[in-house]
Amino acid sequence: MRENTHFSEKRQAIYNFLSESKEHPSAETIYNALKPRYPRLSLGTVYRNLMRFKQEGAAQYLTVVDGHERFDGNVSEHAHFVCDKCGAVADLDITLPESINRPAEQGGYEISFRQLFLHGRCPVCATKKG
Amino acid sequence: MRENTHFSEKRQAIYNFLSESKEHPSAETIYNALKPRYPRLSLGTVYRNLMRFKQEGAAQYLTVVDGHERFDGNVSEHAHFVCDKCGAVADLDITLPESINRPAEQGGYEISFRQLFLHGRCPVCATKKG
DNA sequence: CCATAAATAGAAACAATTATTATTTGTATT
DNA sequence: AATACAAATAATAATTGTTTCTATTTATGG
Repeated sequence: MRENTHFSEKRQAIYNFLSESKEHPSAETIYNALKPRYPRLSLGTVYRNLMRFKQEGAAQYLTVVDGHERFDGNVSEHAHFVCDKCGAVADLDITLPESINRPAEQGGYEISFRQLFLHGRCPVCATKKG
Repeated sequence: MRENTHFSEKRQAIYNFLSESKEHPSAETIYNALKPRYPRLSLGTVYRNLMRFKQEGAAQYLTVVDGHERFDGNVSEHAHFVCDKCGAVADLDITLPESINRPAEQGGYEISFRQLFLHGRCPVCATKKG
């Protein structure tokens, strides 16, 4: 829910879905989820608005996981678990210490944000064989 | 340099280039680099061999950075700096403590590998405006 | 040599994303 | 309410990175 810029109904719907979702949806996932309620929604609109949210920065950032971009409405720094079998992405409550920035900063790098990915099997896939 | 499986000349060249490169090249970068020496090299061959290296596991893993897959011949765990302006990827000598795995492991996740990305501006881009 | 298998080149197919264009919707002004 | 103008959208086409396919080439072993 925001006020400053004029949010069209669809833009608002995309924003809401992203904010409320915990599944780090791809553009297509969002599109499929909203299509029933907004039959005239187009995939291009979803992409356009996600890119806009991303550029507005404060809103959310993206991560490329399994070939598609996945979006995250949670702006605070947090780690992600990526299941390499089913592709699910889950939030993890891991806080990285500031100190890990040191080597990079001393090398002249300017750090804007950090991403930690743990890869492996999610609890569901861990029990299955293969 | 490996011996167990039969390495064709081109496969060996791709493997060598990847091992010796510090730039985390994409398939296309490798293709362009080797093309002069192997004029009949095809991009498909580069992709096929990179996938094979990846599946053989021990060889190397990949990271998706800016829409392309980037490959890394360094198998040991290390962090990456990604310049969001020029797309360069650099290795960082950061070691993550084992303890960060705890929350995920206790949640039933099986961790196979970890990736830490620091995003921002590389030393070259940091001095430029924009 | 010859037979068989593996690796490749080149082209076509594919999938995710981005760009384009015409149309629709919204807003402000009178 | 009618008009003009700007922003947002739908639908489609175009692009880009990657994968698949088939015929050809190269390697290997008898």
